[in-house]
Parts: sequence; C-alpha cells; structure tokens
Amino acid sequence: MRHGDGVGGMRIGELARRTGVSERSLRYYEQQGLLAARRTEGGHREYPEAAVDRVVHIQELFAAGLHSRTIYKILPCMRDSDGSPNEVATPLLVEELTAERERIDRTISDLLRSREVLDEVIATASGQPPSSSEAA
Amino acid sequence: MRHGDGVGGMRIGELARRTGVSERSLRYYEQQGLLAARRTEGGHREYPEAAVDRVVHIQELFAAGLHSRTIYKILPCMRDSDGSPNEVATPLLVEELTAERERIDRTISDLLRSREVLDEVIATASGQPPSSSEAA
DNA sequence: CGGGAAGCTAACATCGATGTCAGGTTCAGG
DNA sequence: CCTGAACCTGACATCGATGTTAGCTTCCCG
Repeated sequence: MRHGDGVGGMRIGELARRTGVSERSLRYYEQQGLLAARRTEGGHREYPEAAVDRVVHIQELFAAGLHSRTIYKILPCMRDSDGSPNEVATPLLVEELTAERERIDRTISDLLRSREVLDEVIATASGQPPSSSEAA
Repeated sequence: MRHGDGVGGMRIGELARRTGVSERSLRYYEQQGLLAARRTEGGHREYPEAAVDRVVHIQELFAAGLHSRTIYKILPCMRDSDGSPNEVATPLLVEELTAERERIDRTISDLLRSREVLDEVIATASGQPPSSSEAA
C-alpha cells in the first residue's frame, strides 16, 4: 500500500497516458500555473482524478490558439475545474475572451477560404479539362 | 527614363505596399523560390505586375498553414501564376495536397469546437451562477 | 535489500515566418 | 555632382509549446 493514503492518485506517467499529453507538457502546464499537483514526500507529482478533465480542458484552450497566460486567467472561472464553481471573471477578462472569440472566428473564415483555394489548386493540379473527365 | 526599358517595373517597396507584405517577407519568398524577380544592373529587384497576384496567392497558401516548401511545389501547378497554365502535378503532390486539405478540415473542426468551449467559458465567466448576481 | 522502471530538475534545441539592425550600394531628382 | 530615399546582404532575435538529453533520485515489486 502507499504510505500516505489509498487515494493518493495518479502519477505523471498515467496522466500522460490517459490524456495523450506528454509528460513534458504536463510539467510545463504546472510551471505555467495551469495544473496543480500534490507532491509525494520524495517529490513525485500526484494528481487527482479530476486532473484528467482539467488537462483535456487545457488542451481545448490551447487548440483554440490561446496563450498559456490567457488560459491561466481563464481557468479559475471555469465550472468543473475542481468542482468548485470559483470566481466570476472581471469584465476586462470577459472583454479579452470576446476578442479571442473574434480572432477564432477570423481564423475559421480564413481557413474556410484557404480550403477553397486549396481545392481549386487540387482541381487544377489533378488535370481539369472542362470537358468531363473524372479523376480517380 | 530608365536605362533598360520603360516597362521595367515595380521595385520591392511598391510591391510591399501594394500587397501589404513586408519587404523582409518578399525577400524571404524569393529565397524560398516562391517569387522570382529580375534584377537591375545595380542589383535591385524588379517585379512585373503579375507579382502582385502571385504574392496574394502565396499569402493565401501561407494562411492555410502550408509550409514554404509545399507552396514551392504547388506554385508551378497553378493557373494564373504567370499566365502560363504550366505543369500538371504528380499524383504524389496531389496526394500530399489532399492530406493538407484534411489537415485544414481537422483544424477547422477543432476551432469550431474550441469556439464552443470558449463561448461556454464566456457565459460562465459573465455570470451564470444560479445564485443571482447580475453582471452587465 | 536490490535493481529496474518511473520521476525529477535544468538546460538546450526545434520549427518557421517575420522583425530588426548594421553597414554598404544604388537610384534619381535637383 | 550631391544627397537623401530606397535597396542590398547577412546575421541575429523572436515567440511558444514541445522534444530531447543528462545526471540524479525515488518508488516499489520480488
């Protein structure tokens, strides 16, 4: 049995495996204040079950193109981060998030257009005699 | 009058201004083989009118997240690059482009999801707590 | 208790387009 | 001819999350 408690929890390897995020990144998240971890007497990180969801959440925000600093500000305002509803964001933060949302909108628009361009390139590249001929 | 010819063309400053791309980037494009330029006797770059469209095209492809190396392979296969329809892509290139297209699709999906997440965060942050406390 | 797996910290590398600076050359109007 | 604007090359910096390595410590099963 573990020395401290039976619910001590996950170590970093398991969290990495279960989230698909590298140990390196998990340590980085902690360094940026995004992910807390208790420590074993020996200094090994111990995560609660909720850490899995939290990491997933962090990943989503990273995928949105947010900077870790921004994520840092957001996290305390999220619902299920630790179970506690936590604080309500300052109007300033809300404004910043709205700006981020608009940035994402713009990025999506750009990508949609990019996809069209790429489709055209593919069509042209595939050989495009206006007289019907299907490409494989 | 210019020494060589009257249609000598744009210098880099004008191209930069007209495309909104920095001179630095234009030189980089040339270095990557994406954008050709004739040279003045003194070594200054001279661009034809078509360069404007070409740069715009390059920008679109960069916006799609393609690497300069990939763009390099694509460009000869584009329609209006120089007026000449040019070559038809190898099947290998078409395959690569299709993969890129799928990558863009994935990115778009991710961003759509990210936007939802962000919207939820914004909603929560703006004040969603069942215990009433109105936010502006 | 022994040893191999798993963790730890710290530091450096990466990728890629673009910014920026320095020091020199060219261009073109007056 | 002179001069200031425009251009040239080359080199180094940036941003930020992540990879990688090195050297050491801790954990835990047998």
